[in-house]
Amino acid sequence: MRISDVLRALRPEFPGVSHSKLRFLEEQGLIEPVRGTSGYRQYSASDVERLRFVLVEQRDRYLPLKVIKDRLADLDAGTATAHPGPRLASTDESGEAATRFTRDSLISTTGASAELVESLVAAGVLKPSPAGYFETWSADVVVIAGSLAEYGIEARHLRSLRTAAERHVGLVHQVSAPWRGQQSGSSRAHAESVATEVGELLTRLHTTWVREGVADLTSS
Amino acid sequence: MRISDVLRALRPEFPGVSHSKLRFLEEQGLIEPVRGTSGYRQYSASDVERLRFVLVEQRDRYLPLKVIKDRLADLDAGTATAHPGPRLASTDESGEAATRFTRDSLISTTGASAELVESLVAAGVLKPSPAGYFETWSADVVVIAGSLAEYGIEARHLRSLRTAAERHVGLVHQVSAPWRGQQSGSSRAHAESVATEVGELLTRLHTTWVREGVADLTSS
DNA sequence: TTGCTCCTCACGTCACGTGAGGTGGC
DNA sequence: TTGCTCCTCACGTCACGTGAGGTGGC
Repeated sequence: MRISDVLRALRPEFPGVSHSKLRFLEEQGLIEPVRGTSGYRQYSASDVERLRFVLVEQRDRYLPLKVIKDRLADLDAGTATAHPGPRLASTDESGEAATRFTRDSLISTTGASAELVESLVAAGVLKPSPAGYFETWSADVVVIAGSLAEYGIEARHLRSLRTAAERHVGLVHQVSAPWRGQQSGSSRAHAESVATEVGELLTRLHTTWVREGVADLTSS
Repeated sequence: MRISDVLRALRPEFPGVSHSKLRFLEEQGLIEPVRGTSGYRQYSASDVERLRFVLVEQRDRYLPLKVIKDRLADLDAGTATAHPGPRLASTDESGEAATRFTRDSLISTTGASAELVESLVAAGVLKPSPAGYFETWSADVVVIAGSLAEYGIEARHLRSLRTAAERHVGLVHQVSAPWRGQQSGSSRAHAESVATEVGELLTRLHTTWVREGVADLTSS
């Protein structure tokens, strides 16, 4: 394939790709298409797969190119390791293990009111672990819920949103199940990447539909 | 408030803010905090509100700073105009009116199979207008659904996702209703920005929960 | 021969990050 | 007096975009 064919193939899924972007990724050592006698780049099917991988990591996980390059090198070396989850706001600076919160630390770091947190827990929207700790994500949930509260959306309204999200995770579970049971490390790693990818696709679909609906609301 | 107070206040909602970012936004003319006798920046409550606006536009709508600056100037001038919807992959280059697709143009631009499109329509997941046209968003939906199909997720599975999204739009409708009925132009503009903001908050909450669930899936 | 695609430099740009070196505040 | 916060340049960086000027392919 020549460069324009590659662009045509990737555009629907990645509208951001451009000639200069492909050239830049090559300059940075992320792909190495063969050159024909004319000097034209010749992309193989595996080059395109590689590009797809790079673009997904960029778009869905916000990884810088250097990190993606390292992950590619690992894949090439066959030492594919379970990769860390999507980077989130609340992972601490060191990038170490995820933080957990107590009820009080959750309140102090988010600046939310105790009542808000209580109501979220009461509505089953925020769930502490049996030991009473809140996971990393809880901070994001509390902050967003706080903003929604300013518009009059209360915890009980969020219950159905939570239920919907849980059903979507169930779908992800079904899809990745075949690999999950496996003993082999590579299969388990694959189950993980499938689950992450499918999860991201579902959230993007949901986001697209909500935006569509909101736009319809405001245009009529 | 001094600069560190501002950072503390914004961090939970916008973990990306930094001292240098605030300085940069000032240099670009997006904010103008007053200076104390010591030369220290003094941020007022309205400065912080302004910052929040900038950060939301950046994060949720991917607008470049220049455009945000223009929108701020409009707001300052009180000539707040109905702003265009979130920029999406499928808006055409000129940024003009949204494109519509026929069944065939939808298939050709997305590179999807006719069967996929048919099945999405049959499942009620993709809805053509009475006249038979597909809206801009349809292209995104088809591409994402195509990727999901590779993992064995079919149109009928997506039905519940669509229903959930519709319910969430309903919530947005409720919240923004009080302003919507108004005759006044400024009230209608306000209804629109409320609807957009609440919609984005809901999708972020959904995304957070799905990621949480997927991470739990793969960590156990 | 004529478009059309592709090529390589060089330079520009957008949104910041990173020190160096210095001053105000309690 | 001593940390601590804040200040201003100057320069670096990451991920590309944008021509200029030139060559290959059907």
